[in-house]
Amino acid sequence: MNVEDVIKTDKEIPLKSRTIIHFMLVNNRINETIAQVLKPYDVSLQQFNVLRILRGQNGRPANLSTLNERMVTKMSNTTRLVDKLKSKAYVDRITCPSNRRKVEIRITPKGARALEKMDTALKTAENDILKDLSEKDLEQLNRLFDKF
Amino acid sequence: MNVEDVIKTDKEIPLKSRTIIHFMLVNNRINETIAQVLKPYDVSLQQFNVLRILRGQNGRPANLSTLNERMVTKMSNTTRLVDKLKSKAYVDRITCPSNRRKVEIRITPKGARALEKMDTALKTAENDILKDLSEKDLEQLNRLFDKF
DNA sequence: ATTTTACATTTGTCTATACAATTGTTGTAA
DNA sequence: TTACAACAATTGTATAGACAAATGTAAAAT
Repeated sequence: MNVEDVIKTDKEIPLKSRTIIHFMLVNNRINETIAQVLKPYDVSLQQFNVLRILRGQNGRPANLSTLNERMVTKMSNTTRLVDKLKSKAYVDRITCPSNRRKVEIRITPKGARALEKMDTALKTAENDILKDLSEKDLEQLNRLFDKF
Repeated sequence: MNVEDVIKTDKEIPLKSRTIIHFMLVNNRINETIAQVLKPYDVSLQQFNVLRILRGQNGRPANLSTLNERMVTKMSNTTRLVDKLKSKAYVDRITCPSNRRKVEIRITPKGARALEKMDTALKTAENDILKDLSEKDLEQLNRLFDKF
């Protein structure tokens, strides 16, 4: 992926700017690929993410603020995100008995089954996106990302 | 930025997955920072991007498909993006005389002046985002991004 | 006990984006 | 010349997300 080709410019881009633009181009590619593989399951990346967090709870319920805390991309509106999952019967939501301000959200068996398939799909996407990167490349990338 | 801390998990994440998640976390940080510095000018990153492309035209007009081609993030709706810029008087739009299917879009002097200030703001954002990365780091990153 | 403050979620509103269908224009082939 | 295909942009519709305000509940202060 050559930056200058993609954005069709012939002039030299300063290294810092080039890095940011390059980053965004890669981001587009990642998003497109992941959106594509999740499409058959009719969930967005964010929704998938919430399902994964709920599974990680091992039966324990999560409330909205916990979800928000753990999401890769903090959302301003987790309520409606959970709504979507509920409408697909992938999650349950009840108000917390001990503190009625909170809600208890749990993944349903149906959600868990769907999630397993999504996992496979995502693994495929990851492999595709990263197919030209060696283990060493990946470690280097993670090391560099730590500096952000 | 430690991935495990941010998404609050204690279990080990496979390297590939970790890389993608790490990438997304960095992406959030970049987007937030850039959105922040552009906010005073009331333009989105996409709108800023269009203004830059128009400036790169050096007076020559651009039509919608050209813009679309050169944008970092291809959008499904460039018409409405240009609408927003027009409503701020940052661009002009006329139908192309030689081919009335096309439109000619130009940056206005007002747009050019605003853009100069935005440039400075973006430079600040870039410096902030990349403050802990050396020149060598940046080159390494660009090299790795080429593998995507 | 009553008021105030803080907490947790929900709702409203506006903007952004994806995707499909439509409109208007030009070029081309019968 | 007329029909048809291709092109360029616009519009419609549905969903996602940012941000602020509102609601309902619990805890703390007086």
